Amino acid sequence: MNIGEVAKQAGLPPKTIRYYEDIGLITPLRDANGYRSFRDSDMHKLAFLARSRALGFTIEDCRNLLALWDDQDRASADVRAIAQEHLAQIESKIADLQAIRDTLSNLVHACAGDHRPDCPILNTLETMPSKAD
Amino acid sequence: MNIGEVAKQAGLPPKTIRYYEDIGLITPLRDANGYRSFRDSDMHKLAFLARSRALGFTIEDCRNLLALWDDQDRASADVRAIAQEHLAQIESKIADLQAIRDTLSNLVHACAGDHRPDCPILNTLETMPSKAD
DNA sequence: ATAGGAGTTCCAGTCACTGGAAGGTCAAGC
DNA sequence: GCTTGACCTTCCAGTGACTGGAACTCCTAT
Repeated sequence: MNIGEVAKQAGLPPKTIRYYEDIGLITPLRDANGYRSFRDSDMHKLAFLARSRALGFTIEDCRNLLALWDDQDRASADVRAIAQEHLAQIESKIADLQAIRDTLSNLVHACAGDHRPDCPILNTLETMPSKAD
Repeated sequence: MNIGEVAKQAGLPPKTIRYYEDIGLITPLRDANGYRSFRDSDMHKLAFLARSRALGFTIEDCRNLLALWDDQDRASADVRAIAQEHLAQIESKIADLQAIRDTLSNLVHACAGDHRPDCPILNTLETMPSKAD
């Protein structure tokens, strides 16, 4: 199967698939004309990668997850550790964003948003407490 | 004032301050020895930038906000529009992350996390529906 | 005089792609 | 047989917002 067809099936752009080969996540064969030739195992890996990336795992996480996936003797604890660490980071990022959202939402509601120059948003950016204070 | 002192007061690393000069957000004067010399106006801008960046505004947003801040005749609507657009993006990102968190949380709880190889996390990454399906 | 802690510039690297140029290959239609 | 157009190839550069490091100068204290 050529890269275009594989891309459709995996839901990844061809560029990304070439990139994944570059960094050693997959190693498709080559046809006589130099075209990449993807086996079922390559397809499976790409689908796995697409899903892992969609869940926000880093490429290095994906590399490790793929290795565990390949390893029939893995301990599920190793997989779980990666996922749990990632989950913790997601939760921390959500908390950060929620704090930002609350502040931002207050500011937007406090601002008249008309032709006049007076603006609580700018006033706040000018004076609000920050790390440095 | 030298860059180190300014960095402390603004809560930004010296490297970042130099970078902000590079991209034209500030233009401090120079002393005879070549050191940057920051005026009060530079300090205010840097504090403004630190706060805006902490709220997740992009550098280009910050550039626009700074320009509006400088403009006594601005319409608060222009400021509000930038903040509102940014707020919308934050909210969308929060929603994305919450969906990921929910999936991930389910997976982590479903996985025994022991020495056995059987792992619902890997099973799901192998087969869960994705964009491509 | 020297040691250290400032400051300076410039270049390279981060992460995970993405765009674009320049060129080779293949299948279909004339 | 030739062209057209869609596909494939490689390689290089750019993204955002810094950050690390090298190589250098400058200032202050001992």
